[in-house]
Amino acid sequence: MQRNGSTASSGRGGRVYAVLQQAIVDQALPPGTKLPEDSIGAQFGVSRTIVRAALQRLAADGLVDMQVKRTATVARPSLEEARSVFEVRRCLEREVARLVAEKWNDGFATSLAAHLSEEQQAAHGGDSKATIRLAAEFHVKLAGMSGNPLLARYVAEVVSRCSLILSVFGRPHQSECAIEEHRAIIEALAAGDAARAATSMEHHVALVERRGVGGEAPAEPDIGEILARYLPLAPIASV
Amino acid sequence: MQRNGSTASSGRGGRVYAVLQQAIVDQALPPGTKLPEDSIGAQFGVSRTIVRAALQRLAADGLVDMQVKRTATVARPSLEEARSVFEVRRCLEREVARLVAEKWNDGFATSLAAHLSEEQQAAHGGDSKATIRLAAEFHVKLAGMSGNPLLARYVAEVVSRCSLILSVFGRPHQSECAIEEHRAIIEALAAGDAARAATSMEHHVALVERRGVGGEAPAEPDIGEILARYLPLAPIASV
DNA sequence: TCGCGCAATCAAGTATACAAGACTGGGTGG
DNA sequence: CCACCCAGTCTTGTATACTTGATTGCGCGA
Repeated sequence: MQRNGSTASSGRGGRVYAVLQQAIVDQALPPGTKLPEDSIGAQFGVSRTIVRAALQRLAADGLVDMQVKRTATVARPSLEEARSVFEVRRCLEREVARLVAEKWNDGFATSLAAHLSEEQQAAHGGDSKATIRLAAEFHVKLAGMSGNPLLARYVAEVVSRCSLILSVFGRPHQSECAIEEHRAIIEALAAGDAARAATSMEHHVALVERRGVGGEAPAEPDIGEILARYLPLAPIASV
Repeated sequence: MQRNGSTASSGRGGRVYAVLQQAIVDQALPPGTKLPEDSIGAQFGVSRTIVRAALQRLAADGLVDMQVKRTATVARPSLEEARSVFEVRRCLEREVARLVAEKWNDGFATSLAAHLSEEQQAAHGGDSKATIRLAAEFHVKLAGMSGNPLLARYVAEVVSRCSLILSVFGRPHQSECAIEEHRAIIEALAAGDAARAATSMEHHVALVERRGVGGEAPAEPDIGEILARYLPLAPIASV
């Protein structure tokens, strides 16, 4: 590794960035959530300067919306954006599969096997938060194995955005049945079959997209529908 | 287009960013050039705050090196980095070719034809600066036609980095014989032959890489060798 | 004469102050 | 009764002050 690359640049700003990013992809901060600079700064014990830089990086990553003179918010990807992201992701991860198959070695095998078993454990334990996180990490880890730092950075970015997208468009509690697909990819890689690995990967990403964005209606901030579900319960409730 | 996307975000900062980026890819600011925040700010009539944001964006783009407590400099890509960038670029532009072939229409045809003739004019007129710039713009324009804003952003980024790379590793005065290759790509696209367009594009990018990075020795900041060429002229010269 | 350490200078990291544009609520007119 | 407008408040955009870490040039010792 050379230079600082994609990870947290200067100490404190990097910390704020990392925490916010994790919170967003974990859906702890749902799309549309306001991200005021000073309150975040107070939370972390830093000034707005730091928070601002972090928000700008997140905006560059597509995780945050920033408009002039407007409070930054967690991004709410449109359906169109979602398709763009998946299209690029498919292309990038296909390349990752090709490259990793070429470079395959025992270290990769053990690392991925360990990861897979973690995934299974989380899925078995019903820890959906961890399951989602591990699924994303699988792809990031694989991209790191490509030996191409730029490719890895792009994959990390699109994977993050996909998490956000799924939080907008995905069915709420759908189980991540992706583990078997991950296993298939690993098997193809282990067999040194770059073509099959690429195909498996492409298939997997396509399935993730279908599960997430599917033929589903936009599920846009359809205020009427959403409120209708709450009205019977709280006709004129607070907030 | 939605949101602000990749272009200059807030007015002034965007201006600084755009100018610096252009200067870097035009090689007006060669790799290693120091970019002190306050003198740049003075130049543009803005404070360090603005310049800093612009430098951070450029650093995220890989055009600028920023290390803690050290003056930012124009990035000096390593040979390894260069290969990474071209690898990703090949993959992305292949996808661009596929997509543009699918969406091909007369507007694209006339726009690209016009661009090609501009390129020829510049090459004919011996304006190598313009030739290089137009060659880069060709790829960015094509990526924009893919209809995928994220893909377009990534392509713009790798193309910028390639310009920088060529300024480090490329032979100085080599003519950009890429115009014929551009024509071949356009022809394949116009024929609606996505596969051939993708192949042409891949071939073209490979050739650009070979011309730029080639089998060439790293041309690293090999101080000994570089100084040896100067010593006979100025044994203990100033600087 | 050359190398090393120290001190002065410079630039980046961060906080904060100030100005200006958005949001909110209430009041007024239709 | 509703809609619109206005003022107060809040939050961002930018500049700047201050602190701390790096850089460089000079003087001292070998």
